[in-house]
Amino acid sequence: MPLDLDSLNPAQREAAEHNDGPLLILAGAGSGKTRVLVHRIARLLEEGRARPWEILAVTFTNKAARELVERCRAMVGDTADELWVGTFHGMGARLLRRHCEELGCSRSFTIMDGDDQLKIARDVITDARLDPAVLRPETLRNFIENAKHEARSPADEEARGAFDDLVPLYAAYERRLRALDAMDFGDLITRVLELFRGAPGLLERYQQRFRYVLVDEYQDTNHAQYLLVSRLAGGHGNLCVVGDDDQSIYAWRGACLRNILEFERDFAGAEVVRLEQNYRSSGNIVAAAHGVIANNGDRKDKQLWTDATAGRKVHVVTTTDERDEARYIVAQAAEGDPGDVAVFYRTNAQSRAIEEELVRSRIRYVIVGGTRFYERREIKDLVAYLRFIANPRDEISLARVINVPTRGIGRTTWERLIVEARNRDGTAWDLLEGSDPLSFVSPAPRRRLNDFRVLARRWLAMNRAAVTPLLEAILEDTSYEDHLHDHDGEDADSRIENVHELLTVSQEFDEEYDEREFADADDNADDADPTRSDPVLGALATFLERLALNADVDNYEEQGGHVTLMTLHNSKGLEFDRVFIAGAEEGVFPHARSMAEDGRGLEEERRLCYVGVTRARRQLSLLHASRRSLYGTLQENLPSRFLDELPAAVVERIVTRQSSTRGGMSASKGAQAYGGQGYSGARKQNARSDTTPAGRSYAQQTWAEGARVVHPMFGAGRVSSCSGSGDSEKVEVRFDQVGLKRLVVKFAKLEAV
DNA sequence: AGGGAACACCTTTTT
DNA sequence: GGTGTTCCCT
Repeated sequence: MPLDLDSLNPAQREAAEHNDGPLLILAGAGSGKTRVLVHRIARLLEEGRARPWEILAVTFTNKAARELVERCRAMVGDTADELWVGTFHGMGARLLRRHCEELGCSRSFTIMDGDDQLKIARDVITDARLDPAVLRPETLRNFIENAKHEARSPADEEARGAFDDLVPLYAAYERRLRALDAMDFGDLITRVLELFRGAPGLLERYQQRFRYVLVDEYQDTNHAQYLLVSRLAGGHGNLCVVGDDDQSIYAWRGACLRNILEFERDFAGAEVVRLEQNYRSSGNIVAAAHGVIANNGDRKDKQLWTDATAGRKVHVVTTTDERDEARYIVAQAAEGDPGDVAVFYRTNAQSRAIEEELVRSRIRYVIVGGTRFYERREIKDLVAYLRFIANPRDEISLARVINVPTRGIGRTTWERLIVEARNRDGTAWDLLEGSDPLSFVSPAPRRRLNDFRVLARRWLAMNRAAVTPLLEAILEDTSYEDHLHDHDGEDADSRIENVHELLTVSQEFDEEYDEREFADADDNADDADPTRSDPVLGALATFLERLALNADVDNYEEQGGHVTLMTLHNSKGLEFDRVFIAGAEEGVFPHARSMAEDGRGLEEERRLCYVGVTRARRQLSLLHASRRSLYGTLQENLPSRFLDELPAAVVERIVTRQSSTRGGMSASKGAQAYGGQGYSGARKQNARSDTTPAGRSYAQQTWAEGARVVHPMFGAGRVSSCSGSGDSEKVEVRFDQVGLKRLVVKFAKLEAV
């Protein structure tokens, strides 16, 4: 697509033609803000106002960054690769690695995730001889995170005089991070601020270099990020921020709505452009979105509108329970192209019922977020090995792997090692790396520590130019797959599969990294400017950084034929032809925890609803169930108040009807049957084979060899053998997708086909 | 030192 | 309902 300002509407064009000075673009959902950003960047380049590396664009996700670069490339060609585009955290990490010597950390510092932070918080609490049951690690972590969102150091907190008991622990936590050569997420911003504070000359050079600064999703920036942007754009004031206060959904992560509401005050002479025309959704959907968000008080004055025709009405669907809800959604999804469909929910736990129904109906799906690949135990183990090798002072990772697989280094040995290390003012590896005789433990554990030391040295000496060989060495030296096999019985297969998946990821990375190094070589060679050249980071450190800063949405690509499932939070920035929002019930959405004292939590839930609604292009359904079992208890929830806020004129109400005698289902509107079949026979048998009050079953065998069955997770299969009866009845089923599984009938929700 | 069972806890959203 | 933690037994 060529640069063509005539293709923009007047407001879009005004924003794209803005040159110097602060600019606030209030961009409603679906109003073409990315188009505007891309046009503006392309124009600045084509008119020679900036060279690509003089433009800094900060996005909310890596995926958004990639898309921005892609679309710029379509207009200006490969020079787009020289733009600085990334997330706040990615930019922070890049700057910190560049200037680590000023900060007293190493270039290969570790990035700690939320879990790691919690472990460190816990250590700090116990080191202070406090009881983690009384002062919960979460409390300390949240305190520290909040402080960092606000860019407050322990000294600042002390000066404020708040939380006297937590401040020294915050200080101890900071010391600990330094000792481990580690940064947490907050540090990736606050330590850049620190860097600039300590080196005004350096800040000045970056101000000169980044002649134009752009920030997307500005409504979701926190105070520290605001400070960073203010510093960077401080000289020239060429700061363009894009945002929508109605889509601010991350207050709990420190996002500060104030940043966007007060932009004009913060940056004098700011021009403000409102993009209010929606190009995404049908008229009824836009009207629904407006009906909801108009109930919020604290917002900039603007109204989304559209030229589009009204389209279908917005469906509000009442179902009996969450399974009924799932059945309705899946039946609807199956009617068209499932690839056009997205299902959103408030909490990850809600995905389960929908997934089960999708599996049963053999509709493929992708799930964004939830229990992520990198949170699986086996993956965390292997990544911990890699992290330890990249930074042997990362004691959190060392603690995780030193006895996995079991190699006789138990709690006692580890604790002695730590005590001794602290006595000598170092970390565990500081003690192990030399030739210390380890006389603080008895001969047997000493030998085991020595064995580990030898193993670790071998890995540390390996070339870090590629990740895969390293991973393979670890797997081999530790017999890790055998360990999974012995230790995880039933789950071993899927865990081993995940290990192989990690190897695939590392292989892909290695190939790409190789090419990139090659491409970068001449770019950096002729440039002595420290604001331009990145230090060469080994493949390993780059790989780990990418894992740490990678969000699940970053990997999400539309897959033909697959229904997409995700939380409402993850849906921001995406769009789909047909959207289903499940669980529109008081207590679920809005979530019970958001409805505390002030109305601010509720207003954020409403914005979340607005985000979800505005993702839909053609069709939108909101569902609520009369009863729902959640967290193991049965709840009866009222329909969400947000449903009442939808303008009646755009809504069509649908109530599913469940025949109590046959278990067959239909919807009251137009008698659409949606999959009641296949749901009676087997299930009733199971119901009848219920246990007596004494807990003993009196049923005969439920299944016969050769029966075709469907399992909620494994899909379809055929019973190959049966044994036992009643509670202990077991079957072997050969599933079409996942092969042979042994199942206890009582627990495996098998159904006849 | 290691494994398993009982226990408690907690259930929002995630860079 | 699940997970993580602790404690107790071997």
